[in-house]
Amino acid sequence: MEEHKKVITRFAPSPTGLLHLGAYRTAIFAYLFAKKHGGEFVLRIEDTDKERNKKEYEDDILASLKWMDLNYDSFYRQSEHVETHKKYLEQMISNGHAYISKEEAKDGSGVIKEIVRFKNPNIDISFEDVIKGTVTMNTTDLGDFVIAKNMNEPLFHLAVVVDDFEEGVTHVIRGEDHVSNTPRQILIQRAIGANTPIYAHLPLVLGPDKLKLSKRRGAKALSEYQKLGFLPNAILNGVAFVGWNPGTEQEVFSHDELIQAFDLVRVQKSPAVFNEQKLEWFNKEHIKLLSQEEIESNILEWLPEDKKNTKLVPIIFDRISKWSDVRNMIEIGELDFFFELGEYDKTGLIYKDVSKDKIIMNIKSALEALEQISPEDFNIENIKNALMSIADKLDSRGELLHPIRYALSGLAKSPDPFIIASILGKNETIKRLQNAIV
RNA sequence: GGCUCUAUCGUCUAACGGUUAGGACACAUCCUUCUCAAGGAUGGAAUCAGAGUUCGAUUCUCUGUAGAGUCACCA
Repeated sequence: MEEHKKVITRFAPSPTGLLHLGAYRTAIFAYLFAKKHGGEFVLRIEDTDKERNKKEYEDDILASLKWMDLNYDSFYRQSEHVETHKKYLEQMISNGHAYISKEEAKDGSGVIKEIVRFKNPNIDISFEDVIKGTVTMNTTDLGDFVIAKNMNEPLFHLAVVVDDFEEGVTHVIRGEDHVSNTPRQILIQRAIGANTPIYAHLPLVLGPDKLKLSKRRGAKALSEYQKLGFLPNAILNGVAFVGWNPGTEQEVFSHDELIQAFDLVRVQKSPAVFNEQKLEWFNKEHIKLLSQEEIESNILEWLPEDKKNTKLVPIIFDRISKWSDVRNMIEIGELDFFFELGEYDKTGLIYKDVSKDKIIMNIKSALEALEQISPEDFNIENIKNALMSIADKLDSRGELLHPIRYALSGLAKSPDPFIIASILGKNETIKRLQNAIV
């Protein structure tokens, strides 16, 4: 019998700082829920606090949502609605739900101002929360709370209620830190004749200290993840999994799959500690979903001009979980030997307790075998065959493979000798091996 | 402190009142080509405590404990 209204959700951030993942998770859930039900997702910038608002923060929010491909169906700033807020304010004053109160300004300036207070009926308010169930609170403690600084400066509670009502918001999906605001807002709804939307208060996202995620305690702004070279789909996927799961064992989801699978009912009741390692895992999984061409072009893009070598891509791919790891590998010199091998400690050529003479002999036999391969056939396959046939005859493969790899890289830890040799090419490989035994 | 909420491996979580309490991340060990990485296999690791209801409780109820959120002329 229930009339099926079109679902309308909203994300209502205030542009007073860079938003972290906790805030964006709210946006993601509101977006997924709306899309899942073929509804609309509204972006409303809550900029009624003139003192703290900054345009740059609004720009950041817009850019981040765009980056994640969270498209909103409508957008506006709360400040553009003051006339509407004023209309309801006047209505509430005239019908006795609110009143103007002359009070000394709280800033200590001694100025007498005319603020608007809500006439609190001091009653119990209950509301049904999709996630938390029935929540009941008594509003007496709230007193006659302030709803506007003056007729032209509405405050949060009034503005939220009026705007949600005017936009026909059906589901208010927001952080749990708003539960205690809800009774106040329901009171205002009743006073202006608005119906109460369906509430879904999301459990908080916690930092490693198990406290509400905050920038002060090291939470990154979403734009930082973008700069670190995370994939937007991975962020979407990873963040959606904080406090929600599809009930199956599938964890890697595309944007559209997420919309299909999302359900407010499966949102967790308890807060969740955000795990950045898992986010990196999600990112790697999403990188694996990319085409070879995309992976290659991204890695190349993060490589400095003089080191853009396509042959390095497979080696790098295995060793990164986000694009900025490419830059890190370069910065710590992990790939330097592919371009130039300087002086290195030759005692490192020795494998376990094998004698130096034996090591030199092994390198020489490797040299002979590699000389047989023509430069154009100098690929991983052939190099491996040549080297392994020698190595297998030895007491242990390491006494050949280790010195070869070390002679090519100058490092105790590196990719295997076959791939290094194939990347270096025949000439350079022979050169380095000869250099190792002089 | 008042009010509100929450409680399963280290972390994220699954489990019609009946499961050897499952999975993922992380960790450890082994394998895969000497090392590293990637991949594969294996392993350790949890129902906050105490009552009650029930043939049977992670699941329902109560109490306790612990933790979180919130108490503005911010949002």
